[in-house]
Amino acid sequence: MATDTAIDARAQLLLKTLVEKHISDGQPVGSTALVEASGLGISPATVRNIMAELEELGLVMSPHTSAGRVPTAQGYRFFVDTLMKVRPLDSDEVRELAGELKPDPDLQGLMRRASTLLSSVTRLTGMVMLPRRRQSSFRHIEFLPLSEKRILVIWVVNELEVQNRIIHLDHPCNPGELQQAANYLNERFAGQSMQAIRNTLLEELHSARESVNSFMVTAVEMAKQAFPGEAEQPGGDYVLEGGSNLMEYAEMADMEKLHDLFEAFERKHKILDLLDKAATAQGVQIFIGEESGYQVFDGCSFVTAPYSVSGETVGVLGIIGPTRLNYERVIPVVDVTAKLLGAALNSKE
Amino acid sequence: MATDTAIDARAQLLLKTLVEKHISDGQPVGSTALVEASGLGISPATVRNIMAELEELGLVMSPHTSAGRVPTAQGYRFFVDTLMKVRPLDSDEVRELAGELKPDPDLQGLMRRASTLLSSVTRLTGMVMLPRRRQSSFRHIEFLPLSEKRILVIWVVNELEVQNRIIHLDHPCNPGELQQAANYLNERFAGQSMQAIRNTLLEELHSARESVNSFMVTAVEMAKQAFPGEAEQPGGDYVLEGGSNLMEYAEMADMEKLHDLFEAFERKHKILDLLDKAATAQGVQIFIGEESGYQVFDGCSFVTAPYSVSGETVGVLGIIGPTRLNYERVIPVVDVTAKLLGAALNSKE
DNA sequence: TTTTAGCACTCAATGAGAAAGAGTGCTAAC
DNA sequence: GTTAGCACTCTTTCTCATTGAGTGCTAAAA
Repeated sequence: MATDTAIDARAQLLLKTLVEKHISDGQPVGSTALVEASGLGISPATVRNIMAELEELGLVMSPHTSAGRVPTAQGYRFFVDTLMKVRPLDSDEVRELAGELKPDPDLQGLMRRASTLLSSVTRLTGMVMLPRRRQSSFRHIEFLPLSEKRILVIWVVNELEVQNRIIHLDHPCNPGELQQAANYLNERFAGQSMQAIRNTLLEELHSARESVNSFMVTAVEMAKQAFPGEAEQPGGDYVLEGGSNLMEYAEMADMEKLHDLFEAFERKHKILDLLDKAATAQGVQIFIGEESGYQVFDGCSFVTAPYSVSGETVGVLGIIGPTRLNYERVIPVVDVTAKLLGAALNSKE
Repeated sequence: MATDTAIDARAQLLLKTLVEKHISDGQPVGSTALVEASGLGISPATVRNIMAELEELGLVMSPHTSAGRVPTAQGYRFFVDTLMKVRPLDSDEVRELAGELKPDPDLQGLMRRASTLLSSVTRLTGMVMLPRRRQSSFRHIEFLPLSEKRILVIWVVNELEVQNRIIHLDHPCNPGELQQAANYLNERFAGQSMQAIRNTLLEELHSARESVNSFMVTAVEMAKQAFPGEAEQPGGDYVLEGGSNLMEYAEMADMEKLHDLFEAFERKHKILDLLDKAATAQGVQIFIGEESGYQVFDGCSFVTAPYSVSGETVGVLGIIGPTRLNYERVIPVVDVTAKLLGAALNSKE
């Protein structure tokens, strides 16, 4: 764009200080205040001229004629992309965060701690999508009879994640058979991916129904029921902590908007949709105001980062706050937390 | 109290209609409106006299001189205790609720569904304390080695509740030993209470350290680590759904109060404390406004009911809403939900 | 050509009155 | 004991003027 050339160094500095000032106090910034804060030896009138240009470009706007200027979503975008400098966290802080995120078989609990951590460190709302792996590596399975036809299946994937569900059989099954079935599956499939196992089982079920003895058929049938297929996989879920922090910001005072926002938190799908989008990115991803694509999130920004286990992205975490959040501080926090969570999940040590 | 005699039948009817009207529209009720609503062929002036008496007794109050009357917490208490008539839910409704609460090994999920159910049926905020049993009946245990000294322990209590944690051993342990240990525990302790098992194990560990072979010592040590003792038992937790519903009530418009309320939801201990109190009650328990004992909950009421498995109370659920909530409707809903949740947990069928 | 001083103008925020409306408390009559 | 009548209180709502912040424009200065 040719118009980009309009933003010379001085205009950039002014925009930068404007955004920073607005982030820190939430008020529209006037020309005189900007002169002082920027340190440029310039008159307010000149600043006003520049502001008019920035407004033309859609980077700032004024709420009304006699107010100062406020950054637009585009303004924030420009700030985030080219004006701002993120410093990595000091190692002290990193160590503090790491202390909270140790490996833990209680996935839900771990995610919750990560979310609380994000929220308390940033004083915003933290959210962590529960990990969903394309391929989980099978470790162990166990069948426990509840009644003749109802069986509690417990299995372990990815070293230490324990999952379980109840399955229903067509015909009664005795404990011995169950034990055999479990042994069979454990010996044969340990270390393989769940998807692969499922496929193999389905194949065998079709091709070899009568060539194998009955307990194997049972084993296969049970495992087929027990291991959720791609399609059945639970729709995704996330935990959110520190929602009340948002109420400390004056711009959230509109009760109707706040209600809708919290409802979105509860209904989940909009947040999940956004987190899903962020999963494709490589590192920290930022959605500013309207960029989220949802009305409810107008006036809010997201800072997210995918977390991954052995190179594969398995989930996303981040924060949600008012658009005027402290990006310089929040971005590295989210970044590091994602890495630490990945590490905690990757508990090979 | 002699003053109690002051509340004659007519005054009671007036109080009743006043409360009902205030519940339905949230506004102070004036004498003329009360005459109409009550159906008594009485003049407003008379009603005013009666209102003065009720105010004397602390059952109603007026926000200011020229407003109508509003029930006080005491007024609501009287209404709830003696004026109101709760009708049991029709069987259709019960069936509908029951459909949502099937037995499920995913405890957390079940609790969440119960909470969501409460919230959506009442349009208030639902909460369910996670079950905590004095005695869990041991069903099965399994040790999976993660590394030489780190072991993933999975055990099942109460038929279908799967729990797990990681334990650390002093000395390396091979898979065969682990298997033997698990077999030993499974055979010897199936069906016993966790508390009893723990005690037995501790005893044996002291008395018979050298008389048994090494794997048994290991088994005992592991189990001791794995089964949390009374004191270590997790401090209690609860799930809450439908918080945003509260924002639909005008009396919650004060942002500061709302913030504190949601913060209390997140910090949990106040709610847990309240739920704990309610656990001692036999059936539905109601806390109105100030009765909760916490400032934050002023203006809110709780309707709770303990739920139990085979006679023993294991948790509490309920709703929180503004004091002017529809008790007649909410009470049976909470009551039934508690019973249904107990039934779902008591999955013997 | 850019910067700046000067000034008129716009608009939100604040506060003071006035008017309306709701509902009470009191008194005196029924 | 009940009620009509009435003065009184207090909130709510509206209008109107005032203040103050900050702009946009114009014309002069650099």
